[in-house]
Amino acid sequence: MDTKIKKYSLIRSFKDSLPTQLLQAREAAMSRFRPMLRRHGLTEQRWRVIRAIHEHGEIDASELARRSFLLSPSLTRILKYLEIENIVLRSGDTNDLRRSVFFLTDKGRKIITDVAPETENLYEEIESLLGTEKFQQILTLLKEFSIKINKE
Amino acid sequence: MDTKIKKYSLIRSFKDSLPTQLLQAREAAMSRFRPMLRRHGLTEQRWRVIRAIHEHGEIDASELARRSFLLSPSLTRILKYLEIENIVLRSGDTNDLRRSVFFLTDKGRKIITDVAPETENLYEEIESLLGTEKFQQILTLLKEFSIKINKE
DNA sequence: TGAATTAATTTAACATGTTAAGTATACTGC
DNA sequence: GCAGTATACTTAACATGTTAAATTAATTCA
Repeated sequence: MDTKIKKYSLIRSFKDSLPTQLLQAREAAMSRFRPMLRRHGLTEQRWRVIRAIHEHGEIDASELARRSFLLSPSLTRILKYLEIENIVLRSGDTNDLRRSVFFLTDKGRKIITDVAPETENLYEEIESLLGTEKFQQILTLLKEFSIKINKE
Repeated sequence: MDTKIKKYSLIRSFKDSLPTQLLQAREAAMSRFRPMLRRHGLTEQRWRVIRAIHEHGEIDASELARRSFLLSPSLTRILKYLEIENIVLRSGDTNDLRRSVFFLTDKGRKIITDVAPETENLYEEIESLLGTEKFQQILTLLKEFSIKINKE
């Protein structure tokens, strides 16, 4: 049997590592959003796609992948579903036949109207949990981190 | 900072929301780890499981799920794979027949020896990217956030 | 004690993540 | 004008995430 104090352990505990803490924090935050989205019949990712189309208006798949933080294979599947459900419409780009362009249907826009206020409330709830100052502090540090780590 | 704020939009842009920033930051960090783990034939989650068993010694599935930050269905699948690959061993708990107990084989311990130093290097690289002070600041804020959001 | 409840784990079903390869169209330089 | 290359997706294959239900063993308590 192992002793519990691993003073000379080869590796330190990873529960305190940054990637782990990021995972935990994100999971903690999303656990508030998922049940609400689910009541509207949405997954987190489908909501991100709908929202990104709403914010940008007409948009092609590459730009949509960037803005919804999805890899293109995932996006392909999600768009297929959203088209079947008549939430988004696809039309071809006449200048570039490789491209598809997407926009929201009335049904898609109704989802925005229904869900957006609830997400706003949850954002505010989360923000008030930490206080505005620390909240902004985290956001700033996270952005700086993402930028720096992607520059290499 | 951002002059493009959509003041009268129904919803503000979500790319600056905390959940999104957490997602981005985590993805940025993991993009450094994944290629290294892949060279060792490991996924991120399989490595977390191996590492958690190493840190705790003999461990049952529930505790392992907590420590590797996996839901039990994912853990079941991963353990099945790790058993087949002879990286972990399962034995029954004699006091509670519902429980299984897991530990590392020699092959599993060799993975620890091989991979752990490389993860350490990457942790340090990431830390030095931001500087120790900001790094600790993020960690502290993230922990506070996770604790508070889970208390409700 | 034995019916009802709870706990530990697994299975199922579907959605997404991840990498690699495929397909069709656009572009570039000669 | 066309061979070679790059771009915009899509498909494939396997791994994990997520929720619900099933299974089996422990526990509770009337």
